[in-house]
Amino acid sequence: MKTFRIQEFAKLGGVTVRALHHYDRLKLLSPAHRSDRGYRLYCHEDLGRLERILVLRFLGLSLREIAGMLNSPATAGAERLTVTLARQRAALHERRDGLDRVLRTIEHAQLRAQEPAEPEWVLYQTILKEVQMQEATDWRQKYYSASAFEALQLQRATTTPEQWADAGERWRAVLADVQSALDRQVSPDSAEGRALVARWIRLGDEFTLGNPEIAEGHRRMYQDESHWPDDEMAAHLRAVSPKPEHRAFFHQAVQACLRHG
Amino acid sequence: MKTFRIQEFAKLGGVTVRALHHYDRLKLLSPAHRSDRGYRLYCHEDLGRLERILVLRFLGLSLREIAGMLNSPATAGAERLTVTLARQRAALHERRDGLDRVLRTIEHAQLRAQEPAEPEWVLYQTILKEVQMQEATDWRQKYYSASAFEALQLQRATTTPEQWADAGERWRAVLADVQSALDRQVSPDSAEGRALVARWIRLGDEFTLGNPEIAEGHRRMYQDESHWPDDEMAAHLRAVSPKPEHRAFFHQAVQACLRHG
DNA sequence: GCTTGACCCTTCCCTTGCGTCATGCTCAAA
DNA sequence: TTTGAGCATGACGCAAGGGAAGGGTCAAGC
Repeated sequence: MKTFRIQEFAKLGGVTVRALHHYDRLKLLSPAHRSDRGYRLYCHEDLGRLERILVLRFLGLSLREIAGMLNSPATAGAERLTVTLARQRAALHERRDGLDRVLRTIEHAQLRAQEPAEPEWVLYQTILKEVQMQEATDWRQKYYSASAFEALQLQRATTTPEQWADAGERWRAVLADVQSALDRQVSPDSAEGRALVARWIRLGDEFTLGNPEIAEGHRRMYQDESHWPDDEMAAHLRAVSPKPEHRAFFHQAVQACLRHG
Repeated sequence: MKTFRIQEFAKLGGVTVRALHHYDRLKLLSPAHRSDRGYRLYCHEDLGRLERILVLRFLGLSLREIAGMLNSPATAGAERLTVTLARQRAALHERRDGLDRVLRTIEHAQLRAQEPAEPEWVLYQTILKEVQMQEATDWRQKYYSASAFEALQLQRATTTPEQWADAGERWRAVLADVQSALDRQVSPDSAEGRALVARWIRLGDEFTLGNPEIAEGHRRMYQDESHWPDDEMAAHLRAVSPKPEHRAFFHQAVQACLRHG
C-alpha cells in the first residue's frame, strides 16, 4: 500500500506540514504508520480523514469540535453532520449580521466625514453613539436562538403588567414554599414535595411558553450566570432565580415523582 | 479635578478592569495619575481617549494599530481617521463576503441532505468540491484591493497574447541590460544607468496601469514572497522578478536621477 | 567512503485580547 | 482592630498554527 511522507501528503491535502504536525499532536489526524526512523507515513485513508477535517474547518468548527465529530461512532455521523450544518449556519449568520452592522456604521460615518471642516472628535462621537446603541441591545439575546428571543419579546409585549406581576408573585410563592419545606425538613419524596414540583413545573411552562428553544436558552443563560453584566436586569434575575438548595430539592422531588410513576 | 479609581472608570467606559490593566501595560491608555500608594487615578480626558479606543476597536483595528493612530500627531488625525474608515470598510466587506460564501455552501449542502438515504460521505464530497473551488481563486487577490484586482483582471482579459509576450520580452531585456551593467561595473550614476531607470519605470507603468492601488498591491505581494504558494504562477513571478542586486542598482540610479534633477 | 542538500524529527517560544487565579497591600467602616 | 472590598503585580491559559533552533536521515554524486 502506497504511503506518503509528510510533505507530499501536505501537498495532496493543500495544507502545511506544520498543520499536520499540529493535528497529529492533537490526535486529530495521526498517520497510519511511522517508519522505523520515526518518519510519519500517511496512507490513502488518512487523506479521506484529512478532507473531512478540512470541510469541517471550513464550516468554522474548532479543531476540538472536529475531533469530537470524527471520533463519534460512524452510525450517528450523518445525523450529527446535518445538525452541525444547521448550527453553524445560525452561528455564521449571526456573525455576518454583526459585520453588516459595523459596515453600516462605517458608511454613516463616511457620510458625515464628507462635510467639510468636520472636526475629528465629532466623527468619533458619531460612531460612539452608534456603538453604544448596538451594545445596548438586551444582553440576554445571546443565550437564545433568534426565534426564541423573538417569541420572548412578543410575549413580553402582549403581557399586561398585572399578569406579569401576578406570575412573579406566584413564582416567589413557590420559592417561599420550597424554602419553608426545606426549613421544616420535609422530604422531597413526600406528597407535599411532589405537589411543589407540580406547581414549579406548571409555572415554568408559563415562562418558557412550552417552547423547548426558550427552555434551552434559559438553561444556557443561568449556566453562565457568572458572566452576566452588572445591571438592573441581572439583579432582578438573580433575585428571582432559585438558590442551589432549592434546585436540589426540586431535582430530588422530580426523581421521586419519576420513581412513583 | 475629579479623578476615578479603576473600577469606577471601567464602569464609565463599559469595559472591564482587566482590560484597563491591559491597555495600561501596552501604554495604550495610562491613567493621568497614580496615588502615592500606586492606585491608578483616571481623569476626564482619559475617558475621552478610552472612547476613541473603543470606537477604533469596534471598527476592528488591533490594539497596536489603535496605539499607532492615537499617538500620531493630532493634526494628521482627522485625515488618518477617514483613511482608516475606508480601509476597514474594505477589509470587513471582504470578511463578510467570505462568510456569505460559507453560508451559501452550507445551504447547498442542506439541500443535498434533504434527499433520503444520502450517505454521509457524499455530503462531505459535495462540500469539499465547493471548498476547493473557492480556494482555487487566484491567490494574488489577497494582496490587492478589490477594485485594483478587478482592473488587473480586466487588463489581462483585454490584452492579446502577443502584447503580453512582448511586454514580458521587453521586461526581460531590461533586466538583462541591468545585469550587463552590473557585470561591466557601470555606475548607477552614469548616463547609461539613468537611461535604464527610465526604461524600467516606463515598463513598470505599463504593468501598474498608472494605478497607485495596483502598485501598492504589487508592493505588498513582493514583500510577502516567502508566503507564495508553490505553483506555476508563483514560479513564473519569481522568475521575472528582479533580483536584489538589480533592485539595489535601480534604487541607486533613481537616487542619482533625483540628485541631478 | 564522504559530502551535500533535501527532508524529517522534536521542542520551544510567539501571536491577540484579554479572563482567571494567586498573593499581598490599602482603605474605610464597624 | 478586624474585616471586607478594592487595588496592585505577575503568571498562566486559550486557538491554530508560524517560525526557528538543534539535530537525525536519506539518496545522489564525487
